[in-house]
Amino acid sequence: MLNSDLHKAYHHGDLHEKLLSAGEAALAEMPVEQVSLREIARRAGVSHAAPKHHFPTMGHLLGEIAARGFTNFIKVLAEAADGAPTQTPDARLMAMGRAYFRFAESNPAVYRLMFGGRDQCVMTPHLVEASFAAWNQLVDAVTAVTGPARANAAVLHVWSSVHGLSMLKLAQRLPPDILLHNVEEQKLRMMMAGITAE
Amino acid sequence: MLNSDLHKAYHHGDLHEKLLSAGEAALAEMPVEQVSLREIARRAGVSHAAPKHHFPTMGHLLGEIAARGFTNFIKVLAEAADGAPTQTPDARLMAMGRAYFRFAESNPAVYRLMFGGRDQCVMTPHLVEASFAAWNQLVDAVTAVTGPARANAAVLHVWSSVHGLSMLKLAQRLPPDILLHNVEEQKLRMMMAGITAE
DNA sequence: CGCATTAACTTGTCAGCGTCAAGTTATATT
DNA sequence: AATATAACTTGACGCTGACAAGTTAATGCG
Repeated sequence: MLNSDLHKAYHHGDLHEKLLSAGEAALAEMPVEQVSLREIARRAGVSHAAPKHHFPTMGHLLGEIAARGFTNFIKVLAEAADGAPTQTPDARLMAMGRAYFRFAESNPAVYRLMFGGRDQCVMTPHLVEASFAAWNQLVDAVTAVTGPARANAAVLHVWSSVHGLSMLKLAQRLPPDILLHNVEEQKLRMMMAGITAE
Repeated sequence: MLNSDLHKAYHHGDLHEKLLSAGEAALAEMPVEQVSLREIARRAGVSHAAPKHHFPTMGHLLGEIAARGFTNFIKVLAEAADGAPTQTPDARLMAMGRAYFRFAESNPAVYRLMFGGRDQCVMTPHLVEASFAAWNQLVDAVTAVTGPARANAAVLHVWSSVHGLSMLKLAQRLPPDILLHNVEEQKLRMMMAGITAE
């Protein structure tokens, strides 16, 4: 077997990578229903069937983009925690929450892909691994606040809380007048009350 | 102008209605990526272009199915509240929460449609109206618990909490071992702590 | 150094999709 | 009974994801 990194450079620089970034660009720039495998190939400057040699189906390509989304997501949240004004467990968790909202709002298409379930993505091992890594990151941050005994339930509460609000905002299911207030801060406060109560 | 109910019965019984129910059946029975306009027409026993006369695009048909989903959703939650063992505001809200989880789990495709945003559905006035009616129903139930002053923030907390957990479960983003516990009850307890604290 | 191997990519094709346009059928009005 | 019109069908267009077969070019071996 040869070095696979070199293999991918036979003709293009690295089409595998280029397809992923072209897909991310497409998702960021156009409505998701217009993002097709052929459109991504077009953006990468290759023929419509070229992706086949790097991803067996479009679902695999999207799954890989979602996995990269989780990896990036983990990095952003870690940086946010480290950048919290005071390095208490509560402040770090709040900072991660704010970063979470920001991530969802500025990467809506990838975010939906990450949490869209099996509909569009194929659940490759890489994707499963990346999504569980994100979960574990949150487990650590929450455990620091609640202690290990209540951690599991608290993580569930924290993640579903921030995820739920992010999705409702993306789906535009919140009455406009509600959005005039700082819904994210309200939500984070009530979330913290839920995990620290008694 | 003629009676529009009679109009719809010219050839079929009522194709408008039949398309909606055929679409609901398709969403319940097959993976969502296989549910096409032509598949729905097939199930309704008409040609592939017949739906055009009742819904300008597939997005409008799906939007109408989502709107019916909200109407049904409202009914289910109201019945759950009225069927709560004790008729206190807290017990009614908890019963609605449990019914919410049950609805999402037993109607996953329609539920995703309802909260999927503009991607698939066209936001017809009917859909907007139905989704805000669901919001208002929740406002009433939550106001009974918190009083009017904290109601807005509490509704946001409640809806995003139950919605977030429902979506995470549907998307299978929760580690399997977490699901061994009764996550819904845990979540509802912490949610209530969040809105009643202080 | 040169040839065979093989991976990377292209071209062509297929069925299926949503939508539009034109033609057909059957109801309802006059 | 004749006509207008809404409901539905048929056929077409460009697009999609996927597959098969052919072409190109870099690698490894002698």
